[in-house]
Amino acid sequence: MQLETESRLPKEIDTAEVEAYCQRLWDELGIYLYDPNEAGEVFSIDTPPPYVSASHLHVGHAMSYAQAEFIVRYHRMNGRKIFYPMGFDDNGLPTERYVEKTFKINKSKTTRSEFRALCLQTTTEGAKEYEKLWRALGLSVDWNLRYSTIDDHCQRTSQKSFIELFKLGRIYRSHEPVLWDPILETSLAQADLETIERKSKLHDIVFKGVDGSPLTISTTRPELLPACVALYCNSKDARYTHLLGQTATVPLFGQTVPVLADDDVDPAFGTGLMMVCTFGDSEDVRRWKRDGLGLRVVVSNNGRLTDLAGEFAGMKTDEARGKIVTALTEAGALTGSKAVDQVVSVSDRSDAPVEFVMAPQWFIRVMDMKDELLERAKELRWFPEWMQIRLEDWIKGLKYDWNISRQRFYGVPVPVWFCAKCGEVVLADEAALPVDPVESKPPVSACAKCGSAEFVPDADVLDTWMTSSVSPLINSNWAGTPGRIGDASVYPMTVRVQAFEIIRTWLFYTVVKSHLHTKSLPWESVMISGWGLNENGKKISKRDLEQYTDANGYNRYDPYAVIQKFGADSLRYWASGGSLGHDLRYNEKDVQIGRKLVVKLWNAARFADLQMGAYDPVKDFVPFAARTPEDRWLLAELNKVLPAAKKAFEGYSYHEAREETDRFFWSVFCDDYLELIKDRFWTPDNYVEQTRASARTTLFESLRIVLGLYAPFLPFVTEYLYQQFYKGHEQAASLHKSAWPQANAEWDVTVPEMEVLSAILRAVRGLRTTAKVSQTRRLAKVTLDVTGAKPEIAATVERMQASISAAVRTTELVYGTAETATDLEGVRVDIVV
RNA sequence: GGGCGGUUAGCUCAGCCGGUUAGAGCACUUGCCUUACAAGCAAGGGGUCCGGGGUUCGAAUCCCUGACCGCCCA
Repeated sequence: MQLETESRLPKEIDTAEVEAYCQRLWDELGIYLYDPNEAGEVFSIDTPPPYVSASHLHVGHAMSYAQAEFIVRYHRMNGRKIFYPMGFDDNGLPTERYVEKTFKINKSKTTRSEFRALCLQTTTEGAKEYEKLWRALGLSVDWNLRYSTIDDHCQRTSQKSFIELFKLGRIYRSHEPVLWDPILETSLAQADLETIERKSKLHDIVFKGVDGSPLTISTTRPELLPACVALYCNSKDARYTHLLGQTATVPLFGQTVPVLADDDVDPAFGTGLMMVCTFGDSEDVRRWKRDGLGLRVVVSNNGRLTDLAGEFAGMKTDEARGKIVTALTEAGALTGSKAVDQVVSVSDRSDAPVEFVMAPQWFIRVMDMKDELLERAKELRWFPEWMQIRLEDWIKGLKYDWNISRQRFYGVPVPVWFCAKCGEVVLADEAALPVDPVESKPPVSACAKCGSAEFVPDADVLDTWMTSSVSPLINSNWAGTPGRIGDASVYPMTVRVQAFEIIRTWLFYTVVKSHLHTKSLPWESVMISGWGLNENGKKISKRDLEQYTDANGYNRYDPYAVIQKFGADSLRYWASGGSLGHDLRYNEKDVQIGRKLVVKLWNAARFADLQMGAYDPVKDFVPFAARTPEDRWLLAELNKVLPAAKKAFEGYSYHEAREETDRFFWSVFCDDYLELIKDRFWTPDNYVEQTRASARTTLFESLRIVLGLYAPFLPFVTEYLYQQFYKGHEQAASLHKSAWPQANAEWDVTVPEMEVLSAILRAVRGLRTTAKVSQTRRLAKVTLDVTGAKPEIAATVERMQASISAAVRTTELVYGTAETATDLEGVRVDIVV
């Protein structure tokens, strides 16, 4: 028997080289490409389209994309046909600003189609950066399935959705007070709002009754006095009921307004008397509509006051507020001001407090579908389950239909013209999509209603979510764009992966769209990830990314830099440490732990290789029943890990699967098993060849399974080792296309001998430590004392004598009197160094 | 004010549909250069499972209640 001294693996792993090797291999084999003709059930992933600029990506993004990808890899190994696209969001405001800045252009001097071309160009460049990063991270995306939310296919899908919903009567046009962003000068949907808390002042302002008596109201928005159209009190509030039917005069501005009753007015708030303006908040809108109040528009689209505000006209609302308070004080109409904590709705894009403005808009009617949508929310499988309630709460709290028009320049155009004479709507021809009505003519030459030949285009664009919400339809080519990969077989998609903060937007709107267009859910399941947090427990931000670059240009939050320093597998390993849906704190130290595992795996494989030599799994195979107790025990242990890992993955609990694998690999496989078999190779004269063959067979089998178990988490190092040691013996060209390791019924055994062996080994290891002797040094003598043990234990000890002797590494093993207790009752042990 | 999540070792986190003595990694202590790996191995110390009450033979786990942190919504 000749011992191998050279491994096929270098002594130290070079992760950069391993990664480059694997990338090359995966590209050559095309293993991540979707093949519609391949056998197997489709597994399709609807993953978030990031914005064009990759510079904002941090390790938190890497975390959530990696977590989703663990699941994808697991299913790929289970024979699922993976459809894994990556989209880019180059629609909407962030892109508009980014492109304006990048090209230093002014959108007023360009057309939408020219602007769009620039965006697509920018996206193509940005996509390269993303691709570089995501590939470096090992994401198994099929880059041929790329889409950009402003490309022709996506525009077509988005506009087709509009036309279809219009024809279904789901879309209507309405001229009503809408949520308005006075900085961006566009309307908003409810989902575009954030709420913030701020310090404000509640002012007591004196109106005059018909008899000249003072009527005091409380308001935080005195600048809306010129827009005041009524006063309200509670109909049961005896202080004011006598005023009902009378009028009051507004201070400074002088208009007279009616005094009305509404039981929703809280008599305990302020003075119990309140003013209604057009429009201060949604309650004002409600009363205005219900009671047919007058309209006094005082806040214009750009947030400045109109002429109705008299001397305050042209001022911004917050400036006017101060000036009007001063004027009220001078006029003696202000009787008090107190500080209050106020909750304000602001636009999530500009942080501007929202106003209500009268503007014609397109809406998708959703308020009548709440119950159906709640049913859909329940139908969907949520991982983790408790995230479902976030969607339910959002649906229950909906106040308005979905406003889908935006008064912005850039985006998907509304595919509509209006008759210049009668206002009749002319839809674009579906076959002609995508269209920009501003740059093209309507499909009819005369208005069907009035015969006029003059049309005006709708100059608005669609809400960016109008497009994002059809991502599953984009992927499944619902719009029938020729040449696109992906069809109805990938829809409904298997899983949507996303973070929790866009449940109310991306997730909600997508459910709405699929419910309306295909009368189904857009996906079977949804997997919601948490955030990556920085060392202080705050969400990792762009600022972290900018601030913490060291003198060498290294930034610990930059995923690409981290990958280069520690390896992609190491970063992925960190990402696998958080449980689904929960935030995970990032420490570079935790990435180093991943690195340790990668190195350990490499070394264990090297060791196995040294012992296996030219092992041939066919010729040198030893049947399970003929193997040593150590070997059978190892596989029996592995047989417990396999179903546990499978079950965990099926429930999207990648973290649990990884922990099971860690426990097995590190403490069972490395610390115990590899140590136990060394003696067979080190002192070959003490063993028959069969025991070494048994160990080789077991090593070969178990290491292969370990590679499979770790493959979703550590795709690079596992693939490399697979190629080195297993490729020659298996069909699969890549570990990642090989079958997920299955439990083996034959291995389902208990090995009582091993309980005895490990108890004695543990005790001897302890004695070595106490005696300050290395674990490998051969002891002169080990004494076993089984006088107090049960007969069957004593018999097992005797039967295992040779194994024990080898495991504890002693020259002589004798029975006698010993002092040190083991975990086995009545079995004692002592050593002589 | 409402909803959801969290609070477990010095740190980062598992465990939570009740059931051995509450776990892992890092950090710490002691020992060991050992023919895969010292980025390793062996042995060890460290816990009021946020507080209070309840259900139960039995609670980190279930129920009630309070505190604090985070996110979302009024």
